[in-house]
Amino acid sequence: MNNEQFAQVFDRIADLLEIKGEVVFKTLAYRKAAESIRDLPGSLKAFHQQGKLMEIPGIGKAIAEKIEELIATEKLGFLERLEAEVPVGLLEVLQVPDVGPRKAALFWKQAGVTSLAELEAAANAGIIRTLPGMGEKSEARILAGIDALKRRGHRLNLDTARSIADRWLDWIRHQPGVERAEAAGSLRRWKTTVGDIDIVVAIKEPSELMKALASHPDVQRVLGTGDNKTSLELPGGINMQVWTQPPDRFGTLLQFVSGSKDHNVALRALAQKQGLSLSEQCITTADGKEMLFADEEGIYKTLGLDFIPPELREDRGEIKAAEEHRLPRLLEVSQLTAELHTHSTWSDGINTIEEMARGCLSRGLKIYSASDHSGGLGIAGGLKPERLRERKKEIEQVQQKLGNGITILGGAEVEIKADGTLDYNDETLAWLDVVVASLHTSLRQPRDEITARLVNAIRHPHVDIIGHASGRLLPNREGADLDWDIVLDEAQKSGVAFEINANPSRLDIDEVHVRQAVEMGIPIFINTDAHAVEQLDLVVYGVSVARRAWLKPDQILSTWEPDRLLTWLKMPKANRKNL
DNA sequence: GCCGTTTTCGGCCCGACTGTTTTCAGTCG
Repeated sequence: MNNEQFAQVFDRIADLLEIKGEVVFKTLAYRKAAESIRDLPGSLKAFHQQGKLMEIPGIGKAIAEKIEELIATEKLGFLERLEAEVPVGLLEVLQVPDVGPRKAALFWKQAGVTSLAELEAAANAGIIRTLPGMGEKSEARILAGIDALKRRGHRLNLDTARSIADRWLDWIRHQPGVERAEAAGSLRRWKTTVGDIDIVVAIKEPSELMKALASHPDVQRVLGTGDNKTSLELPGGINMQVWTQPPDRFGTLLQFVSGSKDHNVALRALAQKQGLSLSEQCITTADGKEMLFADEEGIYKTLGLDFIPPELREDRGEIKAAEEHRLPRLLEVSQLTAELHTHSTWSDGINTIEEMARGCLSRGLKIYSASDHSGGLGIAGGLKPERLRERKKEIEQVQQKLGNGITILGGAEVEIKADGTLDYNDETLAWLDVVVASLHTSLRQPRDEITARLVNAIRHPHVDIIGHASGRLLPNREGADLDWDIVLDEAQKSGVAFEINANPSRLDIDEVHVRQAVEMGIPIFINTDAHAVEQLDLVVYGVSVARRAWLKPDQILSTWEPDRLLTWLKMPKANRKNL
């Protein structure tokens, strides 16, 4: 079992306990444990081996014992008993909007509903409306909810969510009375994928705006609307919430809707300790006075905290760090100096080396590597070794033309073949300035096999960087089933670097593994994998991964001064560990 | 079930919105 699978077990327990009617704080404890496991820097099994389970936040004696049982037997008696007690089909019933554990239990106990299909049948038969607390509207809402569930697409990639949000922000900002409008929620925290789109608006009188939103041609249906919040369904089953407060309360609203939920809970608990109450409207003092905030900064200051950037608001220790003035100064795009993984017209890119180099130069970069595909990847127009030599001549010409402002390197993205060998021979690999080794095919190999395959590349003396290591494609295709304990251990020994692939459909390696790698002293680059000049701007998404992983600029080699980085690239891999 | 410079027992965020109610429960973020 990997961390995600452990986490799913505890989320499942929480869901079942909720339906069963267990006290909410117990279910919260299981959810908190699941979240902690997902964020863990290292495998849960490794923590167990080191006897450190109870050091993980949210894991105490009871949950630690359950983890031990799972590791020993791959089973959990507690969960099995729970599944015998509560129909597991009710878990999908919980997915219906506006159906939570209490209603699910009601449908089960009073109408015999044990699955989504049975709920739909019961609603269609008019049975649901007869239950206590239910009525015709509730029944219709449930049918609409089941319908929405079927329509509902997957989560959105960050760039998709951003472009949708930007279009709406542009429209909202032009509506009468709107003073400010911003995207909030997981989009503002730069979470890897986004579920719903959240927009916050500063406006004194919101009713006209709410009406205008409801009648906007791109709104498929209105899911709910009030004075301060409206919930809309957009084409493709995407949900959008628009929240409003008067301008002098915009700060608390933006803070609240930005989340995360866990961050807000922790922040409000901190406020409580200080005799204050924090809400989306204001901070209320013990004697009932309201403190208003037009901006977020004052909220954190009032609570005795340094300002916490949205990317860090996940309740992973950021509040304590802000209290103690030891939040990291996070990486900015402007601090990057190098781009080592791009493609040109020599393989499947659409811009020439000169165009790409000029694109890098105009973005303030000092080192650019054309890292075209190796020969084996036929679909991407990979280069045979002799073509690499021809490309080198062009690189030299462009270098001469552009002068000293930028150093152009001749690299390659080399395929790690299904048997673990590389696509170029050692002589060619040694000759290249930068070697990025990547998996593209046979990603569904069993864990042992694909791990060994990647380890081969990691150990290879001429491989500088492992490209998009997991091979995941967001939002749907999972990455390879790698054994990360082995992968990172081998990387640490070999001196190889990992990239954060900045393409929003990759963001690979992810923030959890980035943090773990950096703690182990493994070098990290941010690369765009750009196949066109404008894709160089995707780097902002890679930067967001580094920011969410709490990295400081110097921990990313892509920020290094050119001389230092070129020295690093030229020295034998085994020696780099000492730099 | 977890946790502790207000607690080893008694807490565990706060408000909007909806639908069903005659004042509130459930859900959501």
